[in-house]
Amino acid sequence: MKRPATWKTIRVEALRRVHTGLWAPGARIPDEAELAAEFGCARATVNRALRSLAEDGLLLRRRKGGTRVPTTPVRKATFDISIIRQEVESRSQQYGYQLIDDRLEKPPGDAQAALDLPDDAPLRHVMALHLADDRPFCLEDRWLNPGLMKLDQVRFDKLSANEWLVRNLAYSVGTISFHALSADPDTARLLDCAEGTALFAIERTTRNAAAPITFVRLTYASGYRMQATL
Amino acid sequence: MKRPATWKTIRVEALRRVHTGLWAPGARIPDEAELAAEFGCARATVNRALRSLAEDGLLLRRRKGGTRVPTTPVRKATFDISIIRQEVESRSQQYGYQLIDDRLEKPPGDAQAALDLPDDAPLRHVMALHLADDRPFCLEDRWLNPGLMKLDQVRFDKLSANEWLVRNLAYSVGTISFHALSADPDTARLLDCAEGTALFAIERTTRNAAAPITFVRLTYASGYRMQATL
DNA sequence: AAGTGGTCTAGACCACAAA
DNA sequence: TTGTGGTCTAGACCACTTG
Repeated sequence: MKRPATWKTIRVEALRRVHTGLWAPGARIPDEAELAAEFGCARATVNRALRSLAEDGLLLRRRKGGTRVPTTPVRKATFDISIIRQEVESRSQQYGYQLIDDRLEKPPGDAQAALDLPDDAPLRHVMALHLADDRPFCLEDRWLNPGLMKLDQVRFDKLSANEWLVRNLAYSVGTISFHALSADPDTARLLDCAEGTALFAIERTTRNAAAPITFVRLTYASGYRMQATL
Repeated sequence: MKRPATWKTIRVEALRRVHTGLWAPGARIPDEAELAAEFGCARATVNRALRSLAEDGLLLRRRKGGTRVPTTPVRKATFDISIIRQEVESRSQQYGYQLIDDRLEKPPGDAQAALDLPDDAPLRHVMALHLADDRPFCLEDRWLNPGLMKLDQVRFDKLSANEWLVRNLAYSVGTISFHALSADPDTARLLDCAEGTALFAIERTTRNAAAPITFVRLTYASGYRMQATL
């Protein structure tokens, strides 16, 4: 056993025992008090280590039930959601932005459903293109609830709605999903690819505590890969 | 102020102050000792709350630098990686499995590169179809390093490689990425869609401490959406 | 050099879910 | 009922990083 029993070393050691099968899938592992005695540390330190593993889906903990190694672990993968400009710049590419369209109009069914707006009031519809090294990178197709946050007065010709919203409406709740779609003629033209090309898209709905704020579909240029970490 | 200052209530209150702008983006917030005094709790409790927010990307903490509200927060989204059978069953659908092909052959360039295998040794290639309510759900295209784990002796005709590996090689490291692809003739036939349909795919490479184990591409049937939580 | 978060301790009480 | 994890405390020392 290592001398300084920090919670990280305990985490590593616990993970090793799971890897090697010393703690078998489905089996219950010693409780915190026992492990604290074994490692010669406070129970809180063991707690920190095991809680960390449980947060990653590598252990299952229940009061009175003890801590177990899951038979079919559900790993958590995480990925960062940053501003598109940052995403481009982190690839060491030159970022560019181009506003395509910005008008009030009635939303299509999916946007209206996502925002959960009852009547058919017109919404602000912003289309914009994000560029990387002067090539199309991502098409932003956004619907905004104009009644909120003076959202009808902000101009998006220089600063993207993506960036403005992240800066001003961060820390709001919402949903996010990913899917593949086939490039329609307009999308193909804007993203400089053939019609029907398979494209990766992210849809996000953002809500305030009270009301829906915005629904956006980000369609990435052909070949885009989203990387996540386990 | 609430009476019982648990770390969760402090987390909520801190988030409220960020939301309302009381703690402005870029600004430094009071240090742990001050907040502990304000909330009438131990510093460790404040630490727990702020650390939790920092893990979600909603605060930035640095020793000596203090805790700040990020100007451009990088939110973390997480999603669960479970066995495909579980994914189907969690949708209240009937799971089915069908082995398509299983043979030794030389891998194509992408699989070989992903597994980082030097020579052109043949790998075990397993193709299988996962079904939901008797309809194609996901196509599993997997390359296995047969030298490891007696991987050349396991049969995948009843139990999917996906499930076997999760059960037996869980807790290994690797990479994961998502992209869109266009259905080639074989894929279209197996997934029961038109050739050229845009499909959502996940690629995962799994390594042991020492050696690469498996590379898999999971291609989902048309219309699939992957949901994540913020 | 000094301030701030990171961590550990030893003890305590509580909440939840098995038995 | 009882055992287990969940959390809080008051204090202490340490590590990093900024000024």
